[in-house]
Amino acid sequence: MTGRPRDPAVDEAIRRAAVDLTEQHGYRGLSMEGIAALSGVSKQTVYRRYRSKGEVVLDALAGYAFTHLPTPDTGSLRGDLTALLTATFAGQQGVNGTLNRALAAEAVQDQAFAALLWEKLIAVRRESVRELLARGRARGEVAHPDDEFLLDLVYGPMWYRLLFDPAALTPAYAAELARSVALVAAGTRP
Amino acid sequence: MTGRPRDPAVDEAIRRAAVDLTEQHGYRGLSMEGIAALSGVSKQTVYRRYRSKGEVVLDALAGYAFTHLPTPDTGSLRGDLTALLTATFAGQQGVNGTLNRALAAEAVQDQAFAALLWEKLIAVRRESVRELLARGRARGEVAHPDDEFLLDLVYGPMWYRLLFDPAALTPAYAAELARSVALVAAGTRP
Amino acid sequence: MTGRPRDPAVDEAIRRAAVDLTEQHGYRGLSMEGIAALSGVSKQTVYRRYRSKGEVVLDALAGYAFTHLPTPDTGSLRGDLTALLTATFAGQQGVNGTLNRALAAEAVQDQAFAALLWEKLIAVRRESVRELLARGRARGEVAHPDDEFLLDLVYGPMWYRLLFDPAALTPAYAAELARSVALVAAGTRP
Amino acid sequence: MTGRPRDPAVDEAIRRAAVDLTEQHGYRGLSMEGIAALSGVSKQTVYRRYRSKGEVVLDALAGYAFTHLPTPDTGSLRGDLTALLTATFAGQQGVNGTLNRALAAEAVQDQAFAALLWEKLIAVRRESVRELLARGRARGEVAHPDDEFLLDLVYGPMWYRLLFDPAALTPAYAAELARSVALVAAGTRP
DNA sequence: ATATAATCGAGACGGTACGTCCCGTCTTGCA
DNA sequence: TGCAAGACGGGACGTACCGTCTCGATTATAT
Repeated sequence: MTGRPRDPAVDEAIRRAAVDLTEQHGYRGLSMEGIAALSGVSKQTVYRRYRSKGEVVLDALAGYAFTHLPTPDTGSLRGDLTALLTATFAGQQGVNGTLNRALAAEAVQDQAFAALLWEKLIAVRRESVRELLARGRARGEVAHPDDEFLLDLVYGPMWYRLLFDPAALTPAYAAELARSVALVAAGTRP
Repeated sequence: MTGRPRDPAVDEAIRRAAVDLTEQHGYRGLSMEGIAALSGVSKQTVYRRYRSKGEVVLDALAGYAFTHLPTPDTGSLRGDLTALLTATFAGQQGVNGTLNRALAAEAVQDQAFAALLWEKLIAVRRESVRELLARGRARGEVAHPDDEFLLDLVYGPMWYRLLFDPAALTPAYAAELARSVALVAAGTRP
Repeated sequence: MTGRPRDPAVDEAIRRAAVDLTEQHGYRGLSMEGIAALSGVSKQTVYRRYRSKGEVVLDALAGYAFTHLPTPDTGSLRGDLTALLTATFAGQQGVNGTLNRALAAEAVQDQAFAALLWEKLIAVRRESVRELLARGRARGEVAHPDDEFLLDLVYGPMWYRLLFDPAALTPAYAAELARSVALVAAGTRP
Repeated sequence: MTGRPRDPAVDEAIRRAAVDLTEQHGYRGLSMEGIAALSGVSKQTVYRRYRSKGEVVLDALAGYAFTHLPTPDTGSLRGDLTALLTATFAGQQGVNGTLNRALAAEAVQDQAFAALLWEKLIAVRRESVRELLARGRARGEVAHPDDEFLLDLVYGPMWYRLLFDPAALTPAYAAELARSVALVAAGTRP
């Protein structure tokens, strides 16, 4: 009934191969076939764990960073946001950016995967900011009643630029975005 | 030097087939092969015009709407933005939304295509809003010096939701977004 | 190291389809695509076994007849040759003739394939006649020292007519050819 | 009624291109498309003159050699045949051999082309040998009643080796073949 | 001199096959 | 049961030629 247990080294090899291949040939050039070949694993073994290359990448990325982003208390919402966004933007350069965009591509065409992505990655990031907003609200800096909208204002421009011009995600951009969000948060809904 | 001229009816048939197939089977189910088959055209003929299904869809979409979006003068930046965004969001439902998301997916994985998309579609939309901002600036409603940032604030949340949750793009969302952008525009960069 | 073994039924289906298609549409109308389609097999599976339609046909033909042609001992070289050539010529009518000519056409344009054809088919047939010659030599009927030349004399005219006028390969032609070869074999090289 | 006359330079360019391409890439690599491209002529212009690449090559070859092969009177059939075959075999090396084999490949799969080839090339060569036989018959060297069969005996082995092993067509081979044919020609049909 | 008519280059067009890649599933034998 | 190996049906890829077609520009003869 129990049989031979799954080899954890195999899990690691698969994720590793997926990341490496994406780095070298882009997400376009990534395939289940290629992952199996590079990791020295049979296709069956890959399919036993993941249903698509998207899931592999998502798993690889979820175990990486972003889960433990800094949410330092700088004393002001604007300061907190600036710190968080600067760190987040920095984390979107290089392979991480490529992988993130790849996941977006996948989500856009697959409702089920979108839900998975939201839960595993997007929601986690939103939660971080939600904490900042709560803290700001306690301080009296946040009058705007709709957290969800404010979160969109934070992450919308990031994804927009991540899609079309990742290099634009500079510390200066982070600062300006933080300032704007803080401004909107301070206002009330009319 | 001259040669037989390209048949415009063929152009039309190709774009038509691409849109129809996407509508029926999703962008996933769209293929150069399928486009050729449905339009009654040889593959070669499709490849003569477009290098990928993404380019077909982009061309089909670029010739559609959005190029002549309404930019009515309501007397205030907030009003103008509300009108434009409401119309834009409405245009993102149904096939148009699917096609737009497909283009995003494509751009995300292909830098060259991203540039093409920006030029043919994104830039055009940004231009519309830039006009609104100029008008607002003339009225004294815009103190923020960076148009580009304000444009990101307008379109960022739209793409964010377009990627992960298209249904959220309601008229109410448009109104709230317009209000926030107008608020930020009114402020100066410190 | 092992992997799933190849299905022998697939081998059979492929060869079968190749022969059937050639019979119906000629070798011109035969294609790897068509073979795959008719045999209900994927193209990949065909290509896994054969590199060209020529190889398929060759394999189909090699497994057929000719490998075990009759070499009855009639008591004389001339009689033996007559029997063998009559049977061989008879086997060259219908599909077999078409397939044989097709192989010739292929060999003519591809040195590597020519070598393969020689090894799998031509050499086998030559071996049959070589046995006849050896028998004749034992009987004192063969004085000519060069077996290879005599073999060319036997099969040369057959291929010549097979190429340009297959209908000429009658029993009478076989008898006359046998007589001539026996005559040359009896003489010595001066 | 008359219109613009065909440019003879174009004819020449087409044949030239066909021969060059076959020499470089083999008959396999020859195509109507390629001929047009290399000769700097439109496809239409090629098709106006020839229906297939086979016809181009045939025309190119027919205008070359073989039409005026030497038929010197050496005083004996065996001598005459040796001279003719030695010259013929020599002419089958290099490009000429390739082109000849190409024509055979074409003929084998196209009855109409086979007839054309026979008429334009094969029959001419047979006629040369027929003259030799007539001369021998006058001298009393030929008792065999069937010229056609003797011709097959002459050219059969040549084509056989041309197909499978062109290098075998040496002067020694020519001499041995001439000797054998002369021997058979001297005998009577029983 | 001016139709008339065929030739020529360029290149679009519907079509067929090519040979390759990857999909997701399966079968085998070993651990 | 996990796992490497690899066969399998399926579908799309992008390319090469096929033979036909439509252009505009020439070059002849026949009015």
